[in-house]
Amino acid sequence: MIKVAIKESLEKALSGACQQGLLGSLECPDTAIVIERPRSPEHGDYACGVALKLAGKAKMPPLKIAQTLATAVESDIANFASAEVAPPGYINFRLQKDVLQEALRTIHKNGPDYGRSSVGGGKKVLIEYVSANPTGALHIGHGRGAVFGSCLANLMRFGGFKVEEEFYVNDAGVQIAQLGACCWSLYKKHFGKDSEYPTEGYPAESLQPYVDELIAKHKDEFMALDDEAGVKIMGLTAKVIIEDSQRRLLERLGVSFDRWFSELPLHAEGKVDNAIEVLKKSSLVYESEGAVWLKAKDLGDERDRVLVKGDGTKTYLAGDAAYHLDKFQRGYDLLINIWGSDHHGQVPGLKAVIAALGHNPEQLEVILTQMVNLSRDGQVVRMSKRMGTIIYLEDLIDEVGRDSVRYYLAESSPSNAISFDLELAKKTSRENPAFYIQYAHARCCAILRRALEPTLNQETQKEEPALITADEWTQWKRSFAESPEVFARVFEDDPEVFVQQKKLIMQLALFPEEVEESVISRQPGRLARYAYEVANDLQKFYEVCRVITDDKEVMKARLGLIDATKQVLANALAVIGVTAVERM
RNA sequence: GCGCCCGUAGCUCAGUGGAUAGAGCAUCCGCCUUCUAAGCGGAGGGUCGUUGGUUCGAAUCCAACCGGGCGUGCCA
Repeated sequence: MIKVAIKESLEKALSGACQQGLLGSLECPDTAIVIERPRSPEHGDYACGVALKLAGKAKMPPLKIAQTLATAVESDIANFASAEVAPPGYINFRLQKDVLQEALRTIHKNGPDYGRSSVGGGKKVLIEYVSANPTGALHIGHGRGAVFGSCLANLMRFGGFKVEEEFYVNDAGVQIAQLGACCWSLYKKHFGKDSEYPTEGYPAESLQPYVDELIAKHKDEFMALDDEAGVKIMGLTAKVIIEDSQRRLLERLGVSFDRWFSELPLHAEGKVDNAIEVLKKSSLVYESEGAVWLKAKDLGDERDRVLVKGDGTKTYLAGDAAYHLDKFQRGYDLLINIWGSDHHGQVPGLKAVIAALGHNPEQLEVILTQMVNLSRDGQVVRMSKRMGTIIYLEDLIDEVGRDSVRYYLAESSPSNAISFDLELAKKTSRENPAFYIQYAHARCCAILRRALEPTLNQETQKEEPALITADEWTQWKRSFAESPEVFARVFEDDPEVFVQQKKLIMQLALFPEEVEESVISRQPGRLARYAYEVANDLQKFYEVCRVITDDKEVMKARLGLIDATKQVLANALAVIGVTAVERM
């Protein structure tokens, strides 16, 4: 990567200059070198402001430091870039033309693997997300977690991590008992037996579809049971049905898990008790008022937390302790939990329990996803369970389609509340970025088809041979791989065209850097926005330069650029899980 | 009250302590005999919530305050 090469070269120059005493009072370089991309083209392709940072410590004018570094670095990078100094003390780097050819060659060579990185170092990561209670349908908030989690998993896999995805099913607590009670009531009612619906329960309308499914499957076979057994079997049976419908819905969104991890066995197999025993040995646990407490306050939480309630039942935290102990025992290097931001209060408690269990809480990263507000043509759609205006994920996918849902939920940073406009997400125009990126990809495909496939002449109704045969094309690609020189034919003398070409190629060349930065900052949304930039640069190039021309060699070179653009768009879209469509 | 997150163009959002704070939409003005105009170009639009501080330099770091969201159970 060019950026890395520049950075390393500068680091070398910096420590060399220090040793030679060229930097005044500065003896060792303790300032991190940041390479940035200047906004204005007159500042080159890359820039570094490290001389400005060093000026104070070195007690030297920044321009002089920049000059020293630039001179030292020049010969090192001479084969791909030039360095120049600009006031107040920047070092600007300008890439040579053949770097652009080299970038395209790399794209062609690596294809679907272009951009793949090894920053993850093969570390094993478990990403746990969605983990919705199996007591009802998924709504748009779950959708955001699902899309973000699945994008992060794709991204980290692409970035060299070994990733597993897991859905934790809270099927052990009171909510299952409550689900059972509600369903039991509806079940009995269906077979003509009067029954009071639990007052504290889930809304009957939301459960009715599942009970209907349950009845279709099991008929009246449970009617002989007494209430206690009935509630129990209803809880278990309804849970399976609901979990199944959640699974099918998530699959429609392109979200699938390596494992659906059930809480129930943790209790049944004594793993929760075991975790509590381990905690008790740590002397970070005490009994008070008939309950067992964790000294969470000593471990960074705002107060202590109950593990075992006065009635002997375990809290959510106790189950989580066992679950996370299990995760650690499975040998992951890193755990990532994606939670709705309404659970942020639980983070310190979980970190505390992990520390008390003798593990490093820093191995757990909790990423919180903020709310999704819906709007329609700019008008806010209020979401409320009580008013029945809650938007279910299924309805959303039905209305705007899987790709738009994924794009919009992936695009933004999870820490920001977002607003999802239903009408915008359906539009097939520039306004809708999800569409715009797909359109760009389809346009690349259309151009390639036009050149490489036989066409039907509209006037004569006769098939005309492809402008370039398949053989010619593979041969060109091969010669390009061996010597990027053949690509030089793409470059235009017309400065207006060249500017757009260079912009597009530079953008494509940045993809690996973009991937790494996204991986490190855990922000797959950056790649969604990056894809949009690529689409935009493609459109601008398309406007000023025809790909299909009479000069075959020029045409092939330009097709090479279109092919590379298509590849980069496809690779970025693959990470965010949006389909790269070939025709529109 | 306390804790966490967020305040950037009319709207939706970018913005890793650095050069003139950026996109898209919306508004106005241009551009179709040409590979998809489902598009492109141009213009206007900003006290980066406020006030202090650190720094050669702050939208970015720190503090206080003002707004909005969420949380603050022996609920999950």
